[in-house]
Amino acid sequence: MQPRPHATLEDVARAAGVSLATASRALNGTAPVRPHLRDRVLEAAGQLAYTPNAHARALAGASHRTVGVICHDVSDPYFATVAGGIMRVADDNDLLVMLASTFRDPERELAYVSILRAERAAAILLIGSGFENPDWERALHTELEPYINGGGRVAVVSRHRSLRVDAVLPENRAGAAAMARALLDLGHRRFAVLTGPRTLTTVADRVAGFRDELTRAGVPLHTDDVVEGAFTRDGGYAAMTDLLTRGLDATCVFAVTDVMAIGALAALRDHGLSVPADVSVAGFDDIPIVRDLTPPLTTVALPLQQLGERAMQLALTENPGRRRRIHRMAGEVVLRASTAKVP
Amino acid sequence: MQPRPHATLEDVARAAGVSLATASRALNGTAPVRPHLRDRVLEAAGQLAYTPNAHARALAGASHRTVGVICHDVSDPYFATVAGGIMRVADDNDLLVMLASTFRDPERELAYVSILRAERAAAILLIGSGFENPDWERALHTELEPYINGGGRVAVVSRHRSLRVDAVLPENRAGAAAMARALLDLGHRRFAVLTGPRTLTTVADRVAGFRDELTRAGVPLHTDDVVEGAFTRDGGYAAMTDLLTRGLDATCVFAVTDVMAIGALAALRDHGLSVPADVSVAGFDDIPIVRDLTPPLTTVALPLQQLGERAMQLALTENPGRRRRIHRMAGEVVLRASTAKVP
DNA sequence: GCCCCGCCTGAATGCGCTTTCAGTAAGCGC
DNA sequence: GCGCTTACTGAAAGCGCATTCAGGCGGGGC
Repeated sequence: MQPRPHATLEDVARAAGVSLATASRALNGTAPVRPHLRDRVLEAAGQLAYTPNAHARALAGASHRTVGVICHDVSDPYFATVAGGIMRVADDNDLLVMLASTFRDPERELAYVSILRAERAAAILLIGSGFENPDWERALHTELEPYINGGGRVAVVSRHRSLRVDAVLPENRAGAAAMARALLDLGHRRFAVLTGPRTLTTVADRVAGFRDELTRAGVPLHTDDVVEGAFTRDGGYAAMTDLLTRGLDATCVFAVTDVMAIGALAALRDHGLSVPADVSVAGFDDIPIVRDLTPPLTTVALPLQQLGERAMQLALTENPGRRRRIHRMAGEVVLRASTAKVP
Repeated sequence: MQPRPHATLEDVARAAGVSLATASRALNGTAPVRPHLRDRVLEAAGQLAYTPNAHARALAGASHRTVGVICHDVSDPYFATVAGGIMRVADDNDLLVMLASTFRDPERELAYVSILRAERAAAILLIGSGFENPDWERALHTELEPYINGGGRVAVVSRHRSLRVDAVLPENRAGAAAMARALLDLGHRRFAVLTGPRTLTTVADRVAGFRDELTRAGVPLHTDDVVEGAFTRDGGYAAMTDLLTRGLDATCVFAVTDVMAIGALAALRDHGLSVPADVSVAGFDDIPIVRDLTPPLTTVALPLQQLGERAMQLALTENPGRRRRIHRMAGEVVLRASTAKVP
């Protein structure tokens, strides 16, 4: 058999001996078609393995059942879990979800938004902090604006600055403050903080919340005690190692992210320190895996799944006035075995 | 400002005072355009926040720079890591990657393939075992066939039965056998196996490889010692718990997947058993996190990233004869602290 | 000075589909 | 039996873009 390209609606119509219009209607059920004709069309379509060309269809006005989710890195459990929530709701609404990773490259983010927009996806969801550079955010905005005006839905999760769209925001600042309080209550007075890139608003908020609470308690946090690393397990490992080689004098390490905390735990173990006997470690997010670590990680539990669900719901809900709807979600400190009282 | 739909090429052309054709050429650089005209077009495009309509463009013949990756669950580190490899190579080739999770639902898989096909994606990659039901596989095949004939590229990772497309296959059987040998060498003679759904070829192969090697060594593996659970952390936890409540008499537990092994580790801990002092535990895949567990997990290390890279390369490489190209990749036993010698 | 050639530009065509719009045949009331 | 409604069906018009085909214009060769 000759390799032949996709069958078109015209092929189907011809095979069934009807017009294009009738074939289209029979296939989509958009208008009544006499049964025997409809059967012939369906039969022919099956025979030819016909799949409508989504491009032609979209071009002709039909709307898409696809929503695009753009995040920094799908393999990061934080994003994966949020995405899970999105998918749950999307599924209930008979929507298909496609994920993309930007690896924190603004250009790539723009590229994905652009193709999603070009494909006229039903909705575009952005997860994760935006970029410091106002130019990028502006570019993103101009990309999104016509999309929204054209009927596209947009929502973001934990990204606030500059984008005027519906948002679900975890209360990073309050969560970090609560964690600080909990750690103070355990008797800790000397802290170290492992952060990701400061340019990410999420990071900035968490550090600020943590620092503010310490300040309020009269406990200092020197700049030397705040180490920046990549927003990954290895970043946490490197930052912790850095701290250790410089001589760690803290009794407690707060990582702004569970993923980084995992790296920190590994670094401490490799240095022969035991947690929490020698040092306490706390994280943020409560990604699923941290319960299975030894010791299980103390962290600020964010309802990650719900973050995604809410965002999807927001995007799906009609918003006639186009007012910006913001949904804040609190985190909760969960004390586990990685932190202990200071004797 | 009136909410107005997307600007079209015609709008740009009019604003720039040139013809459609010229605007198109200026924007795409497909043909020389006099500098001052080109500048006017670019200027107008910027002004109007013009984004070409991907559908119209694709319909008019331009090919897409998108590849679709379909797997069981993106939040599973196995798939996430393979996907990472795919993205690396895709990026080198200036391709954008979109991920989708089927959650092991054949219908959903079909739906994703269908929209990817409809969107005329440059390539479709399937990661993970297929389904037992030959009807589904056949349906998938009829969906894929015209796509391939129409110039689409398809490759699969660790999925072999029935799909006649390029494939990258980890040597599950040999890997499991090697693991059995290693565990036998440690002196173990009584084993338990935690498996996922047997209908998945990956699972079947790993169990078979493990069993064969034991048989060869004259060590029995009773059906009672093989417990099936969901292919997740919780599935591993449940299966292990089941085993424990029934009275575990094995000295070593082999989980067909690291993810399940993590669950098993948790169940053992919750039962007050210590690893490897009381029981040894081994997994399969070597997903990144297992190095950070306590104890670090003994496992069969698969080059997960490379699995993805190879698949993407395969899909990208011309294949004039349309012969099925199969690339097998071996795993390697990595002994870590979760397994110990039997005294 | 004329012709030919090359370089750009614009008009027009078609990609595959949905959707009017107009038309035909059947069905109904009288 | 005629006119009118009802119920489908088919022809045709785009959707937004890339691209082919014909020019138009200027420059170089003779």
